[in-house]
Amino acid sequence: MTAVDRTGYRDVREEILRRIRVKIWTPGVVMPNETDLAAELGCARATVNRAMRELAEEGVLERKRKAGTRVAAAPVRRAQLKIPLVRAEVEATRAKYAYQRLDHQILAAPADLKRYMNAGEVVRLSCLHLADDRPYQVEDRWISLPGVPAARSETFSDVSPNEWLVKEVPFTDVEVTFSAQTATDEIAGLLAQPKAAPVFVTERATWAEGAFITFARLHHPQTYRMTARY
Amino acid sequence: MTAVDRTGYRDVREEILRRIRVKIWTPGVVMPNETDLAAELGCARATVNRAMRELAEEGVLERKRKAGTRVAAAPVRRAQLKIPLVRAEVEATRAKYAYQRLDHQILAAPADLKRYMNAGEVVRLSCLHLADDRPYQVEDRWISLPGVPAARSETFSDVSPNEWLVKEVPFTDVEVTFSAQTATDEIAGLLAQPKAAPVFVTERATWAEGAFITFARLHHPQTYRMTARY
DNA sequence: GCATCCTTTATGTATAGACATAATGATCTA
DNA sequence: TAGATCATTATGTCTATACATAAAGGATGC
Repeated sequence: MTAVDRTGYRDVREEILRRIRVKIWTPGVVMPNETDLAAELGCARATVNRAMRELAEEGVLERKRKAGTRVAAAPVRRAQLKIPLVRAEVEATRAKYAYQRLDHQILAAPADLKRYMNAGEVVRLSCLHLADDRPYQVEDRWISLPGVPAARSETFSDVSPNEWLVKEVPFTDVEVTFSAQTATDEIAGLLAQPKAAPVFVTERATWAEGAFITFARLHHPQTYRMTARY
Repeated sequence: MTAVDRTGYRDVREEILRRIRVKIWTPGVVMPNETDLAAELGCARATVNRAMRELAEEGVLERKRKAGTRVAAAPVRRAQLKIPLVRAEVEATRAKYAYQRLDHQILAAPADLKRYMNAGEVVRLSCLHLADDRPYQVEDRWISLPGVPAARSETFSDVSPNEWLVKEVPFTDVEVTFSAQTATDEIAGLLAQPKAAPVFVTERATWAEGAFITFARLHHPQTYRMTARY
């Protein structure tokens, strides 16, 4: 028996990584082209192509037409960051999820959102997410009414804007930034943290088809951790 | 003329996203299979496959053999997070990069690293990265000597461990976690921040071929931001 | 020396066809 | 009825081939 397994793109991928680790191919140096490597490894060019393409997406290789493929010299590693729904995030820890709407009004877009939207009204929301009845995250949110007209008639008293938006305006473009900040007294109170505690702040702006949808500022207690496994 | 462009995988991708936004396909619902969609859009199955595969990797679709493809019901969006070298990060802002080694010793692996390595010695490093002569990041690092024997004879007085490791042990597996913490007096001093200032802390553990390589704890002033664009 | 054009090359993508594989759902059996 | 078995189905992958396209590098002309 001992059926010899075909060399698949995963094998090619591993072989490439191996050769980099063993320093057969070193950072900055051009490696063989797809056709030659395919011949050497005994597979089709498409197979090598897929392996190389994925490694390039991850920042391991740098590819340029005609110039060839080389091991990234100043590697910018790329890791996938998972952005789950708050509810799912909480429930993944076997905790009971709960939601409270704190504030809800409709007003003109504030000045600091002008960077994202030109004009118009917004729904301004403030809410609290809880895990096992303990504060988990404070969410400050602005929803563009020109972008999401349906938000005007929604009260958000039971469903969090997070979840409502996912159903109403799914799969938008997202820009996320993270920072560490000192909690304001209000935030510290809501999160049941001491005054001036450090908070982990996530800011998320989203668009759909180029139209601005929403901006959210999420405050976590300082112990919040997020993991990206490469 | 008006040569009709072929429908490529990007077109298919866009068309799928469009149909989701227009709610032709809604979260949780099964969409047509690759063969049918290819026929409808006038392209090969492989083309549809690539589009769907990428969308699944990004968390937009959920695919299962035989069960088919559906729009993700509880979407876990995935964004790419770029992890550049500190030097590159600083120089990208047109600032002058500088590096200072603060501490350097060889000792037995501390207890809190037992989670990553079983035993053996480590190189313990503490260093400061500067942008335009202003403190930019404090790096605390432990390098496993069993994993990286060459680290024993390196002084790290000129080259940061960050850069040295990239050349010495390229393309390892990485696990990253982020958190917001209160600066210790020492860290605050090094970063020229007030006492108990919030700091953005990145912790990175890396392996190569299953062997533990290094653990790093990076402290940024609270204003540090990192962006992930979807 | 310098700009322009052209050739060559490596990657980028599309295609049809084939087979592999996971998982469903129906069918059979104790 | 519960459990084992099996055909079916949709995705997963590989192949060979073809053509598109970016870009390096040489050739050409001034």
